[in-house]
Amino acid sequence: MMTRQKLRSEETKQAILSAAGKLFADRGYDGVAMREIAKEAGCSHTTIYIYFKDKEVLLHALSMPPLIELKENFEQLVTQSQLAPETKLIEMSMRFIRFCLLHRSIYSVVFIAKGERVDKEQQDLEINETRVALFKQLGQVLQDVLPLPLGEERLLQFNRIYFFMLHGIVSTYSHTEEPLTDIMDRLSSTFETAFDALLNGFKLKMTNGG
Amino acid sequence: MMTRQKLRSEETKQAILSAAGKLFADRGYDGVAMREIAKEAGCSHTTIYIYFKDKEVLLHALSMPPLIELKENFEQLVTQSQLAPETKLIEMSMRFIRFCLLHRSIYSVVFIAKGERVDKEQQDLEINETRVALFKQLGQVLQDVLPLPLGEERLLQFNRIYFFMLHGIVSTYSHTEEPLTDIMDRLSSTFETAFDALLNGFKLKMTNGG
Amino acid sequence: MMTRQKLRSEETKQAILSAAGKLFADRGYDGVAMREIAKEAGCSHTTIYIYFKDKEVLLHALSMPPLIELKENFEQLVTQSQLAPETKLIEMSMRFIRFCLLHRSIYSVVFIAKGERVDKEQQDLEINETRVALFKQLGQVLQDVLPLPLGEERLLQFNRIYFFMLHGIVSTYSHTEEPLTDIMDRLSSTFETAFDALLNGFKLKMTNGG
Amino acid sequence: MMTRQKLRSEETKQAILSAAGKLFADRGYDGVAMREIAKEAGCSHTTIYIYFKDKEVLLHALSMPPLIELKENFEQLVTQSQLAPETKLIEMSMRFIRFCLLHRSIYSVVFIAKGERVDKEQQDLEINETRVALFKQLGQVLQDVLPLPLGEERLLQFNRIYFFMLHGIVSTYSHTEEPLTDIMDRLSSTFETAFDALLNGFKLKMTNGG
DNA sequence: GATGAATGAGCTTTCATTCAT
DNA sequence: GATGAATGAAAGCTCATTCAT
Repeated sequence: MMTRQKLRSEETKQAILSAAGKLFADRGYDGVAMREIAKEAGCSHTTIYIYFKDKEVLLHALSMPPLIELKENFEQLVTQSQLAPETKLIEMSMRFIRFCLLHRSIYSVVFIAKGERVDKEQQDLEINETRVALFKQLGQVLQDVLPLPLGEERLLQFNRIYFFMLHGIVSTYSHTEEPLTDIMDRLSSTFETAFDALLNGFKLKMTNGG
Repeated sequence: MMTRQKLRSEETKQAILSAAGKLFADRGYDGVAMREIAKEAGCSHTTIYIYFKDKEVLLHALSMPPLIELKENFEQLVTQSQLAPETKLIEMSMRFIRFCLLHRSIYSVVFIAKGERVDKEQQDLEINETRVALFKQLGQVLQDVLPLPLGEERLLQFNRIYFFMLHGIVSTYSHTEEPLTDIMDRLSSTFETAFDALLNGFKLKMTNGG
Repeated sequence: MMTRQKLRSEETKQAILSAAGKLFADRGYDGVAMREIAKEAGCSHTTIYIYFKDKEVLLHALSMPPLIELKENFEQLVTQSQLAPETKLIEMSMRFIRFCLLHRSIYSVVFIAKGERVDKEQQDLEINETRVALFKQLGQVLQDVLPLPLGEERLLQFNRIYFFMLHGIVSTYSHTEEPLTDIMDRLSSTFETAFDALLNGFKLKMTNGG
Repeated sequence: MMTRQKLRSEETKQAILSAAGKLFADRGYDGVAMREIAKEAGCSHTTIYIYFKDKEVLLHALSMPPLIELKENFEQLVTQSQLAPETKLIEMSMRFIRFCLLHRSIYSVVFIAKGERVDKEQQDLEINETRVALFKQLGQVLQDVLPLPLGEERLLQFNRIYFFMLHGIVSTYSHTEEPLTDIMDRLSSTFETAFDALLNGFKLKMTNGG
């Protein structure tokens, strides 16, 4: 049973997370002050420190759950063997895009300003592991689409290029005010075309080159 | 005729621009203090305010010349009719990448800018014009590569996708500490492969779809 | 008769006092947060405020019992007529030192206090009375050692000087991390030598001067 | 020639040093906020950071000059061979006391809260060196008074005890509001008596023990 | 009696910017 | 034109304390 206190506490915590998510997404991690988050969340800035040890922990708490969800989401898709690899890959790509645009603050911090500090190990480790896992999942399916031996130079190259496309799409729209649904409505077919064209280009190279 | 004073003054201004360019590129716009710029430029930090109204104006002043240079660079290339359009396009793309990674602070401001402020109109206008011109030049050459009627839906799509790739590459490496030359040595062939694969993918779609 | 509630309540209070005593001794009054005391005491930090109006009152409550104990300890010693006065005095001095180093936070507040606040009268009065009593006891035994008429100028001087030595010893070691027992093992003979030399010096002066 | 600007700057710096000295002495290093120092000095708290990198550097700047002066003062005295060692020692002790009571903030920080941090090497090294030098000078003269072989256990003990007395006197009066001159007028003869009695006590022990 | 939630005041420090010379 | 002096605003964070349950 949830006491009324616990409930209120949880509400505050969620309010903080929600406020931080919104503000980080809009103006970036460094561009947002704790006091602003507090104001947006409707509490004092000291209250934030009750729930999160410091600003970085707040970001971490904000990032982990969606990241894990995405990872599990990916896993589910990967193991669905009745789908064609290409269909899987594009579906995963679309979900990745949707995720990054939905959680813009996470995107900028987790996928862009990656791995610098060595100190905050425990935390960054957790995040980093998840990020690596995500990319590995994508890479694996890409390999299914392009039948090249693992470790082959060209596979690595195609992998990189594929991620350029992903990053390019996300970074192009991660600063827009336009709501996610509008973007997806307008552009999801463009995104699919992008991946499709790219994969066809890869295949052509494999045919010619092999 | 330049008086000696004016000359010396111009020198100071250039020293400031040069210092700011170097520091912004290394540590980002927000990561550099005016005092540091001044020290690197060999003048007092108050002197900067004689030449530039504030920090943002300094950044914009810093951005214009390279942008214009790139534009002229592009123009030169475009008008060289003896080159195959595809060669032109890829060369322009590589120069664009090199430019963005060389002037990382400019990149983030010029190509990522959310375009909100209403006050700084005059400046942003100038920059914006140049940016639009650059993209137009790229788009034009893309059209030469892909013979589709202007305004055709697929052309617009391919254009967008091509820019995704450009942004993806640049944004992937714009936060690295690795020097530009190292990046280019390691990856320029990957970048070329990316553009080539993409263009081939486009062409395939045109053949199949038409 | 104590109800069970009162008993439990008293336990909590003692836990707080014990925790505070330990922490204050280790890291000083200002170096310890109320939350830490609470954690060490196994209760909520708000609970502390039920028993003690504020942090300062806690410190004072912490100080009284040991002070009174020391006073009674002194009384016991003073009335043991079979001991030589000099033996008594040195024994009392050693106990005083041991006390101050054991209760370092008390020492700094009780014996170093500037005596300014007017509000906290009631409390400081209590403490002050005890402190005065302690010094009086020491002074009395010193007088037994040095047979000088009460109120004699030299007696007052010797008294002061003797306290300088006491303070000097305590203040030298009151900021060390070294455990009390180690200090006493290493240095108690030095402390005794100090008092002995000083008393002999006093006696010499009395002989020469009288 | 001093420009008016430089003069004004020096005034501000001195005002800050003076304010910090006063406040540190009254309420201790940790008990004083930068804003308070600024207010006392009649400037903004940010101005302090122009002259002193941080709070600790301010303390350092505050401490070094008087410490060095005292050291030189001691050196002068030590090399005056026409004075009896005992006279020298007592004179040095009196100067040490006067110094500590004049610069109470220095006393509490330099002679009490000694050597913990290992990081701020450069600075603390300088201070520490001077402190050690001071104590060495005092110890040397004490050895001249008490002809014992260097390294002899009793010499070390006497040395320690002598410093207890010094610390005791200083710490007893370092928290008083009473002006230095009043203290010295009232008590300098008591202080001299203290040292004299102690030295006689030492000599007595040497005679008896040897 | 006891507690979790919450807060305001305050800390050191940094920075872009202005003022007087 | 150029500079050193100086500042207000703001940052992340801690703490003793109060309120509602």
